[in-house]
Amino acid sequence: MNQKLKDQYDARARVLKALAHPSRLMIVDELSRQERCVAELTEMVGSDMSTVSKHLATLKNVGIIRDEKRGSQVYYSLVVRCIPNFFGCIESVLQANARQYLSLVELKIK
Amino acid sequence: MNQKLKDQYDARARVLKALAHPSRLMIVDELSRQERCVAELTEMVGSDMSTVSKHLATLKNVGIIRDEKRGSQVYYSLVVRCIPNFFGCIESVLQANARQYLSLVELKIK
DNA sequence: TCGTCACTTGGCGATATTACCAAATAAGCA
DNA sequence: TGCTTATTTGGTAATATCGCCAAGTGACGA
Repeated sequence: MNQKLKDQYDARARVLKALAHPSRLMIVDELSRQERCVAELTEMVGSDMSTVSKHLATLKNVGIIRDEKRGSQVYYSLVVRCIPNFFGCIESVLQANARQYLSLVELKIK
Repeated sequence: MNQKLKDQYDARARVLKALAHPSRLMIVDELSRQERCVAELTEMVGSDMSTVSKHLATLKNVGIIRDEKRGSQVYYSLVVRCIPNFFGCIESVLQANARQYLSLVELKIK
């Protein structure tokens, strides 16, 4: 098995893993609209600030977002602008699932 | 916090989580080219067949792939054709990271 | 019907993720 | 310099994921 290819899948998986959490998706979504400091994101997400800070570190580690210190606050912004385009595709997965589920329910009713 | 919105992020995260594993990415990539039975995918991934079977179940559970039994074999195929488009975007993340890393190295050399 | 092949499921140990609290750091102000 | 605010980091318990082996299921040919 080609090691170079394996490394590439590892690298991709690391990026997807960083995205694969509801709070982090919420953060990315918000940052796609405007930059935000940690306090604002914490308020939005509704977890402890330390938890949100760790989510932000996770996203920053894979290069999806970046931070900029201004005074005592740290502002985060989205670097990779194409990420939100994912969601359309994911939505189509979810809708397909919903349709399938509905048709199963229909079958049971009949 | 809007519960409906939270549910939506949960649902999206479930789909991304299903994708976020090197072996599963390899499988999706392969299935984007052609349908494959479990034995073929097992050979390609290089893990135990039971492991691959569980990866396939994970992908099937979120509706990304589907299975079709033919005789004693089970063929899997990609349902959501837009998934491979993700990779272009992810690649851009990785390349941006690589550039950043290189420039850091350059700075250290100087 | 028995055995085999292709696959899935159960179980389990090893490892990773997550969230919280508490403590550390860093900046700005009194 | 000491205090407060904003954020990160360390520690830890609860939970989830992963991969293997062993056992179960289902189709098919002998």
